[in-house]
Amino acid sequence: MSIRVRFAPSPTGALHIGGIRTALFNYLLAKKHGGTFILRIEDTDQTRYVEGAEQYIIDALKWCGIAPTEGVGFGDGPYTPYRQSDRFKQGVYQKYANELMDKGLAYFAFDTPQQLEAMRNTLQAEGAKNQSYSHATRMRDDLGLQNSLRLSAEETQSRISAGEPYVIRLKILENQTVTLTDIIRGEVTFNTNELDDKVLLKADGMPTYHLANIVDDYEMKISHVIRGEEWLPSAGHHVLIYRAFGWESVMPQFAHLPLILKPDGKGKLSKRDGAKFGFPVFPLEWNDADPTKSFDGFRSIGFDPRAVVNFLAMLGWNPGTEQEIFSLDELAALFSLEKIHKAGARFDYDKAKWFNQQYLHATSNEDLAAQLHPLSIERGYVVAQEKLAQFAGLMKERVQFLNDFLEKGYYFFEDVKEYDEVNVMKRWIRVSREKFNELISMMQTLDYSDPLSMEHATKEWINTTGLKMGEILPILRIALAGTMQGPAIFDMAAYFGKDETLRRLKRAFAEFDKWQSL
RNA sequence: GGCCCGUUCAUCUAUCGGUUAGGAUUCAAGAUUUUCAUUCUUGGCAGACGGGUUCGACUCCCGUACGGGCUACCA
Repeated sequence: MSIRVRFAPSPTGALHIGGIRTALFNYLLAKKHGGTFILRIEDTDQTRYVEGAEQYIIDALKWCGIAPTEGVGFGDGPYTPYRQSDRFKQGVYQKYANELMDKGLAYFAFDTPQQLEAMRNTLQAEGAKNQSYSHATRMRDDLGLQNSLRLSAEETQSRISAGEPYVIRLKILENQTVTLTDIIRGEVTFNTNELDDKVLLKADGMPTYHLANIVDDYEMKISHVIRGEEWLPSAGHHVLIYRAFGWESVMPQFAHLPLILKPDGKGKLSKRDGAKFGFPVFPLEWNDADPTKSFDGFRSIGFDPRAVVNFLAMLGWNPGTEQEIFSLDELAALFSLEKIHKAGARFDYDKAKWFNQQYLHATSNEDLAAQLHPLSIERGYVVAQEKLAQFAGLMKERVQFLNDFLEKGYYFFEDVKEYDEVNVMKRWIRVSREKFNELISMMQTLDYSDPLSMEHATKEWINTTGLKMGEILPILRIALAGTMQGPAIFDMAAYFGKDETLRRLKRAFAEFDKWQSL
């Protein structure tokens, strides 16, 4: 059997990383077996549609390197179209809803939202275990539900002819056991008495998730439904719908993924948590017309997409070895649904940062330079690619994200903006200005192509002058970089070369003189 | 409330009845770096609880507790 999976998000806003992980696991299964991975857009709720969300989903999958083999934004396949609003226009869902009506497995319901509300209130007052539209309530005369099961055929027909809005509900049979085998959780059982008569077709004619999802999975010959655990409670309904259509023998296998939880342990990760916890929960940045609704993503923070994918893959899954760093290809080769965890996994930003660092360190200076190039242009720096690579080599162990390089290492490309006054003055007043002049003279004689020899020569000079290392070296560092932190002094000096190094020393020393005279 | 799912260090996890319960992140200490970071070494930290089954349970079963999800004409 060929593996055919799909990722089926709703374009209701930016897709958060939980969605990315679901897409990733789908991608991995398809890739492992040479199967097909489809992106299907489930846009049947017009009220929640968000402009740009669909493009965001497409861009996010591309950035993560987990592009579907076909689907919206990724090319046609044999079962196009892949957007449910387009399929709706072809009459797909109406056709199947009618089929269920003809079989007597679904019915019309005219109840208004107010009537449904009244029903729930009545049921609650009765102390009923649940307040749903179900086999237990749909026929009760005292509840007065307006459905075609209670109404006469003539009345039903005349209401429809009169244009009264209606929905189509699934007619669930009483007291049956529905069992499904979930690849991750094993057997999950429901009693139909607990299941409500789900709306299949809404008053606006659009299908709900329950109908559209199943019809499309069937038509697209999906072999595995890999989705979040939030769908497990309605999986019983889904089996019943497959059964109603007579498709149970070709029903896909289910795998309900554990949820990604908030870092503080209260519920599943939600879209608002990024702002709340101060780290991204989205793959990409989102630029809203309303700036207060805009936010950063892993990409804009400067994460390597490979690190994001690696991190996400380890949330709820692992191959059973102690290896932690995996390429996408390795992940696909090792992946199996059976090894996915049952329990939810807490989002751990520290671990995400650690993954990023691992990838950063493993990236060559040349590749980093290429990634840094556009950022350097943004800042107005004119730097040769090889200098950028040299810079990347000096900075990459001192930085967490791509964006940190030019932020923390700005002084490589422009003058120092601020010198660490406290650390300078502690030493500056202890050493005479003549010595610093001698230092400059001495440094004119150094070989700037060889940091090691510069270091030896400078230390030797310090020894012969009777000064302490701690009186000179920090001054040198701050003169070049402005701060106590940063790469080795003579690596920086070698990067700058003789002229620039001496220029910086003179500029800094002049500044330090001014402080002393104050 | 009802239904469904779950429960190994603070966090991500290994263990598929017999282990000194392993690794990683975080944290702490030390070494290196006369900065910072990296790296390395060391340390601390776990089987929710109560019953069974068994020669033997983290592992299987039941119960309790706790956590999570769902309970819309949203997905």
